[in-house]
Amino acid sequence: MPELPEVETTRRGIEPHLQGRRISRVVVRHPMLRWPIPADLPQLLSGQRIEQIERRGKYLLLPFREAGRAQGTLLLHLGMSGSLRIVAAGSAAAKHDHLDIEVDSGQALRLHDPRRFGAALWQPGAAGEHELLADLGPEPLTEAFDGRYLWERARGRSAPVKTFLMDSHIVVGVGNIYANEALFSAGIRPDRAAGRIALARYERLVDEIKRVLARSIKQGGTTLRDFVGGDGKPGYFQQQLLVYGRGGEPCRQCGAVLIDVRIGQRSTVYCPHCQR
DNA sequence: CCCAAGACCTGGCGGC
DNA sequence: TGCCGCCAGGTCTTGG
Repeated sequence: MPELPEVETTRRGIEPHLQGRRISRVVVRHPMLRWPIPADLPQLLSGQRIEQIERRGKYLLLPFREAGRAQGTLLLHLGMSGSLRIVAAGSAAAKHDHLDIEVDSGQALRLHDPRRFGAALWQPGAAGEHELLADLGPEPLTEAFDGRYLWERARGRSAPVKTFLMDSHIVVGVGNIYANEALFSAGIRPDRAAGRIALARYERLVDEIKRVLARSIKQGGTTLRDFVGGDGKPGYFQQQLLVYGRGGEPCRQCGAVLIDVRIGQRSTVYCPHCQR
């Protein structure tokens, strides 16, 4: 369940176990993810010291430096079904445990991904140079992401605003759940053409995106312990969703029946009364 | 350039 | 219980 808050929660959960540790061994069990895990990844990583874990959109980044210079970066993406856990190095692997990165504490970072839409890639130098990251939009929780930016990017666009929002080249980290939720909170119909929404409404929308993401990250803190402990419960933010997964049920705001449609091949729920 | 649809892959669920 | 179709948190690629 990797939306941005989940990825950020994962980052916070694993970083304390890995920071300052030296990689002792890398085990690749199934290299065919979205792209193949590079065959030389074990050699590239072995002996490296992990300094920190960064996040860009839904990517987790482990940059490695040598004498202060960026030497290379491990890129991890969880796709639709990926998760990362801290486990004891060498512990029995389950089905779909594709990659272990063992460190000198006796622990290991384990990538589990049934659908294999995730990725583990190596980028020489800084991660930003990787073509998958080079053209990403701004982080949603920064000041660079504001109503005017979104409004400007939307000029002349006829695609539904929901599809527009979920395009990582426009803004990173807004997945299907939070696109639905933020549009509801902002009172905007998801099928409205992105280019036909006023600046003021985009300002409201940006506020709601930031609010819902921040709130979810905050609650991820609770999920976090389960995550690292290996329990991996479904996100507990789920209980607070206003529209996602609630098609046919009453709107929590006005009681109208929530509409369930598909936009851009993704399930979309909205309130026909509250959202215009 | 923009947009919609297809593609990747496995597992869980409801219906028959 | 078994089989079938549909659905799922992402996003790159393709074709118009």
